[in-house]
Amino acid sequence: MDDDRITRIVDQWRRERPDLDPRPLLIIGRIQQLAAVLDTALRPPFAAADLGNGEFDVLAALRREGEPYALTAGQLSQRMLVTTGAATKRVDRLIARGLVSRSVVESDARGRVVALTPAGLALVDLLIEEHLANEARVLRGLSDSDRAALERLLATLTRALGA
Amino acid sequence: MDDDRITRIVDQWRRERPDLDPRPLLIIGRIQQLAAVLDTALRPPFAAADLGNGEFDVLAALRREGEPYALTAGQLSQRMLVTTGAATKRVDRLIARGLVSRSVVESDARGRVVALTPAGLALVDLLIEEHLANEARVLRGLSDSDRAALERLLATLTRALGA
DNA sequence: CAAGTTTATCTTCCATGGAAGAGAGTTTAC
DNA sequence: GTAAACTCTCTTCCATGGAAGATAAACTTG
Repeated sequence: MDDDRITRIVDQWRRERPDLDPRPLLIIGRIQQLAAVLDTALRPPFAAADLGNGEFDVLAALRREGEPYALTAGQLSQRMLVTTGAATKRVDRLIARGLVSRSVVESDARGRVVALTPAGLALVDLLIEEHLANEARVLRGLSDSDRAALERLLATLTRALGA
Repeated sequence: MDDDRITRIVDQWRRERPDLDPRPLLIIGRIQQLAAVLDTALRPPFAAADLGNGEFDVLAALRREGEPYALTAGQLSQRMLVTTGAATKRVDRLIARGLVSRSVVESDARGRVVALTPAGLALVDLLIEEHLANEARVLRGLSDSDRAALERLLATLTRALGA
């Protein structure tokens, strides 16, 4: 039961480099592994809609912003933690699908504002529901108090990283 | 203090879709964000050695395996949670740097065994030390009991995901 | 022991994202 | 008012990884 991947890695390092303390891997290695596994586990609804995770990110960022469901490329890149170049490309793909539109900003001709189309709004409203249900299902394995404790600790770690 | 990125996202969803429960994001969103931030925060030592994170993964997997520091491409791909194609390409890059070697397996001519060269061994022994020190530094913001609690909760979640 | 199946690796093609710079527009300093 | 600096977005090039097939070698089965 304790021979999962990370535990094994820690044991190996203990044997090979007894001068080092590999315990940080029990937290950091697991966070990295969980992120990878969660990405895969939560992808199906997006894939079914022929969307990549990144494209859904755009739709969700616009949707939760509220009416008129519009953000600039720069704002999107901040919200999604990617470069503006990556944001532009995600938007390009969504435009090709008719899920968002791009138009010039009146006040500043450098700016382009990206907004959900009706089709994009309908799709994201559907997907977010399924997505949150899937996330909830993934967390079923934790008790309420475990969930609360984990929320707190992850928030603490986030703060400690200045993220 | 509670207006970090994830908290903001949760608040936005609560306003826009009060029919949904966005709390799973407080765990899952944070894990994903932490993984991204940690990747960046821990990269410098590898970048300084002109290695990508993936290439270090190969070196570390070989090193912690113990003598003779050798694994096949398939074994590497399992340990690194990537496809065998990705493993092959990582190995190709490391061979070009002279950090690993590849040779046919005696018992099975289909197999190629990848092994650390002396230069690779020296480099990984240096890097792992710095890497673990960096990971420990990142976790400084947590008390000992928080660390223990977080280890346990992440292990529980990992198990719940069958990962 | 030959034909088909399985295994292990590598190769090719494609998708995605970062880095850096180009292009267009706006602001600032004098 | 204009030239320089800055800002915002998009473009180009490159790096990386997945998916699926090609290749080669080993098994299995009759």
